[in-house]
Amino acid sequence: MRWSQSYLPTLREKQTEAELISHQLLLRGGYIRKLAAGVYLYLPLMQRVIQKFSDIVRDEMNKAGALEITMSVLCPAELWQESGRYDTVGKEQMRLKDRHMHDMVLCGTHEETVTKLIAGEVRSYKQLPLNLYQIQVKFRDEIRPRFGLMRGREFIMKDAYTFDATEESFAKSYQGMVDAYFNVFKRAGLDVLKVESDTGAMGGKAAHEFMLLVDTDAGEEKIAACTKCEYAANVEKAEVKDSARPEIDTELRDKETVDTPGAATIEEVTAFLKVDSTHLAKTLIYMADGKPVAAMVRGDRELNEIKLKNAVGAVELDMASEEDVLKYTGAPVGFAGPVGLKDVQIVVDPLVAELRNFVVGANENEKHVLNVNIDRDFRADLIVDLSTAREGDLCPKCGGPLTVKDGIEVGNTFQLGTKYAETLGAKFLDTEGNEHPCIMGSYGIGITRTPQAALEKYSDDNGIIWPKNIAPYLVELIPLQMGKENVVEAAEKVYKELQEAGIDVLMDDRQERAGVKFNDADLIGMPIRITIGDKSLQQGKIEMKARSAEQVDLVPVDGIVEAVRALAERIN
RNA sequence: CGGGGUGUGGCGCAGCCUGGUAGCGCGCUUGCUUUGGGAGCAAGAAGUCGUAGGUUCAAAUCCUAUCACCCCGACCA
Repeated sequence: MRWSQSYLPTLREKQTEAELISHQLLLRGGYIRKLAAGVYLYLPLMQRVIQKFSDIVRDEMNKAGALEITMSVLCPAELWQESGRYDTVGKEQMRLKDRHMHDMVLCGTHEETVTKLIAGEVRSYKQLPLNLYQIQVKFRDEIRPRFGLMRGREFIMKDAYTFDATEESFAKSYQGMVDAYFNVFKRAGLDVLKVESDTGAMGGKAAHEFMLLVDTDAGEEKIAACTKCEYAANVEKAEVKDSARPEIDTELRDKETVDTPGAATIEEVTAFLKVDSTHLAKTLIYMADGKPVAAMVRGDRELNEIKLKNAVGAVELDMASEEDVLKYTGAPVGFAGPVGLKDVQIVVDPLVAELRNFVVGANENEKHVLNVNIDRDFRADLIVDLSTAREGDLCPKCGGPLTVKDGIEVGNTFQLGTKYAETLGAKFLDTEGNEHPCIMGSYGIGITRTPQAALEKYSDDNGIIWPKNIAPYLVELIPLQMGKENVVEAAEKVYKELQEAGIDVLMDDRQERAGVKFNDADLIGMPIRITIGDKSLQQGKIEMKARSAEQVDLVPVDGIVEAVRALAERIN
């Protein structure tokens, strides 16, 4: 492609709307433009990146035995009502009415659609296993779209769905997809970590996320990873085993209510009572589908709302309002405790359950209770892990110390079990003639998110440094003096040779000064830069440089194709 | 949805407090010079100040409403 004939609107100045480097670079490099919050247009360079990454994904999916199809984005609301997700997914779903005032949705995922398809067609175990995928636009009405392509309301995703007859068969299908995912990300130049995750609104049995570890603000996910073994999990999922257990008293002391004037927060209470935060339990009041829940975690721990939500089986979980706290505890926010609580479900973290003689709120303004003990002073309706994993916790697998890292979720895999197959009727007959629901899996890769995520890792002060397999072009060719015939001639020759050799090349044939071309080349980030200038051309040489390297090689004009191939071999 | 902020040529911004119908840098067009890391000079084109209403002789500037966008939080398939 010739620059003069393409549409590459690079920008010199910083774009204030972009916080992340990756977002900034995509805007400045002329890759994307914003139409509305979380809605982007993909310009020619971005289109090529999407194409390259999609090709890799498609290739690996096909190798894994998946079949490409395209399902409709538009979907009647009835289907989602049938699966029960019309209510649970709620506000994240783009909804509209057609001219007949029928409720429709714009799909953010396709479990319903694909299961409906199968339900109508698959009758026998002989038709299984089945693996279907598509690469397509998705809609999600995010509360707060941000970070460019990282969290958009419209984006492109590869989604795949497997249907199996037996657990053994499903395990094979699932593993096949996991393997394919590692291949995809590796080919895109990305090291990813597979972590255990919560199943969220997808439901199902187990799930994994594929994380690109970053040390920037772009990491929206926190990952707890063991330093000794392979264990890694999203902190929303990671089971907590605490390393800093407080000393446990052997005998139970008498409970005592004390005044704690002005002390409502953990810091204030521990300072006032001169106790360690590990000897105190905080009681947080939540409303789970309209019913009050008191969640107790140790004073030094953070409550994990996802764990609480799962524990009580709630669809909607919100922190209780000040009025509700007053209504159910009889005290303002800051003094809730389990003792004497009525009509409120009490859920207790195991780290609290093992404490003795601890401090809790008294359900009275500016009062706390000392020496409280579970069972003697209050009953727990449920004892379940509620804490968010943190640095220094112990690995649930091997007991080694955990570290917490930031990651960007670029892919996920869900073991759905038979949930959708049952509600939507995807059933088959086995060899005995008995009917069973299909065992399903669903698998996503963010096609537009992943390349931007890659830029969080691959850039420098001057711009983008694309991994070679997802770069729009492998080579950018820069003729320096467009006014000199020998330069233009040599450039045309090299351009033609590279193209004939099947190498993607972008030639900056603009009538611009060297500085402009070099700066733009660094900004848009093609892996290899070839410079053709009058000086070196006098000796029959042209310059070749990897975007990621400082070093410039002088190579003969004639051997350029081989030189490019050799260099491409050496870079990521 | 709660809190904070911003809307002024294509991009980045000043002007607003102390009303008098718009300015700077980059980019764009033309010409001359320059030509290996974002050139110089000269001449140009382009905005009615997010939108609507109000106050006033007069509104980018003051008031009200509304829309959009950004940031923090909650949410996240």
